[in-house]
Amino acid sequence: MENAKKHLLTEIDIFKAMDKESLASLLSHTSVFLRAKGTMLCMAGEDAQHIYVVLSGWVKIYRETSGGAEAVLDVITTGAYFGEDTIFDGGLYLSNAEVIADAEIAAIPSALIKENVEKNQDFTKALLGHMSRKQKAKEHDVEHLSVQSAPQRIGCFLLRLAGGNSFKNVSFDLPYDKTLIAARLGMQPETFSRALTKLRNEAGVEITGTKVKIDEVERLSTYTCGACSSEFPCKDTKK
Amino acid sequence: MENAKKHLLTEIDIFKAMDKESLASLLSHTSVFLRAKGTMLCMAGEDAQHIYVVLSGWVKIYRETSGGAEAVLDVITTGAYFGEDTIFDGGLYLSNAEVIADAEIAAIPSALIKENVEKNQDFTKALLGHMSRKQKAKEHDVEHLSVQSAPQRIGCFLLRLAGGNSFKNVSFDLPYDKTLIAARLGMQPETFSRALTKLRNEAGVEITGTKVKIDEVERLSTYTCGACSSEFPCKDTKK
DNA sequence: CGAGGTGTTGAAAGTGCTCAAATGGCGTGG
DNA sequence: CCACGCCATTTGAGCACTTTCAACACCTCG
Repeated sequence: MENAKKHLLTEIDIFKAMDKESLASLLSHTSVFLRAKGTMLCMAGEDAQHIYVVLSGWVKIYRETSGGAEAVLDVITTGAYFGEDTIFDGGLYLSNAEVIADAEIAAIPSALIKENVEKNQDFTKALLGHMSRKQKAKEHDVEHLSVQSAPQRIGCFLLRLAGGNSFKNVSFDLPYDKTLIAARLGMQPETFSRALTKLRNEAGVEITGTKVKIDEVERLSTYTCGACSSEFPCKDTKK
Repeated sequence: MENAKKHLLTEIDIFKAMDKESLASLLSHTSVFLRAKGTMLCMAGEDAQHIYVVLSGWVKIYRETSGGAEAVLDVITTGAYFGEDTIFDGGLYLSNAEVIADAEIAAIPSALIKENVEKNQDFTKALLGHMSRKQKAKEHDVEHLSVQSAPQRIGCFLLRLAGGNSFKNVSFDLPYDKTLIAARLGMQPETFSRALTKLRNEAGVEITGTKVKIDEVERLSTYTCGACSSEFPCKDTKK
């Protein structure tokens, strides 16, 4: 089982760029474990010994202010990872990571990543590419928070879930709690709920429970993407 | 003159990590030029041939939505650079860069950066460190936009300008236009102006024209940092 | 069935935005 | 040197969007 799951790692951007032997060695030092919903993977301020890769389930990356407010920076699932920004700067996690849907997690020792950067060109470039993408995703978030309204942010979120391929009657499920989506998009649950109503009325989106149906992708993107710099379908990383 | 300015490059984080010969070669392929306020250095969507380093002056990094709104992602000065996130991902600038105070700019061919990554360990690690810091700065922005009020965002901005060393009667000048600071912090000029009034009344900050005086740093940080996850003085990169 | 968590709705308050107008500084052309 | 015009900043008034607080409906799980 462990090995089966580890195999998932070989499909991840940066590890695909690694030669077989190095990867095998890396995997042999990587532990895979199951964590139940509610578990903390790490806390801000802790010494960062590992990069954590999500193999299944969902993990919330967030920070807490001393005033008790919570800022959700990301919510990640299969194939995504975090902690890589600690390896070459600071060595501390700056965010909390909490499992919000039972998850399988791979913990890769940071030291090994560092070693591989030293000896493997392609891996390093892949890592640099990855960090560039991640930074762009953050810029995307900043832009959205500063220029989009709540319904527009949700619309953009839905369009990214839709994948941007089909154009009529796209259907799918929301990946996690509405409350958490709201937090991820920087708004209150109530605001989220009301914004959905607005999207229903003004952008042809049907939402019942976790089921989402977008009548016309184009209509929604007109509503949403006029307030975003990236053209539709949203080019920025999905993350 | 050019050479004098180029010397500034040797003091920049990632170039400090480069060996003398490589750096000399890099510099010989680097052009330095003056650009007047109002000049565009690059536009989103353009092919990214260079990394631009600001040697003096100020440059605004921003995006425009099709609706005409503007999101200012950063405003940088001496020692800062941009475009490094295009080298290993995408190869296109995703933001506009406009000179907002006469600036000396060094243009370093992206291809050379790539070459140096291939042959220089220390440089690569420094670059990875730099990208990590930049990402953290963006996370900082995201957090602020989602949990801080306008006056608090300004307060945090001022505290970072103050440098966090002195504790009473810190004085300094605002680095650029209030209008631009407002945009950088994701608010309207009017909101910025009114928020300053609030800071004057509630946090002991005196602001007259571009002059800023903080009576008690601690008082301001109490007002501001309760809504931020990083303890005072703000640990995130100053950028 | 009851408890707790999730989501929705209403009402009221707050925050920030828009539009408009006044102020003041500063550089240009006369 | 002055008048003019432009731009940055401030202020006022009204409005729109979000938040907050409260209440309630649902659903799931023991």
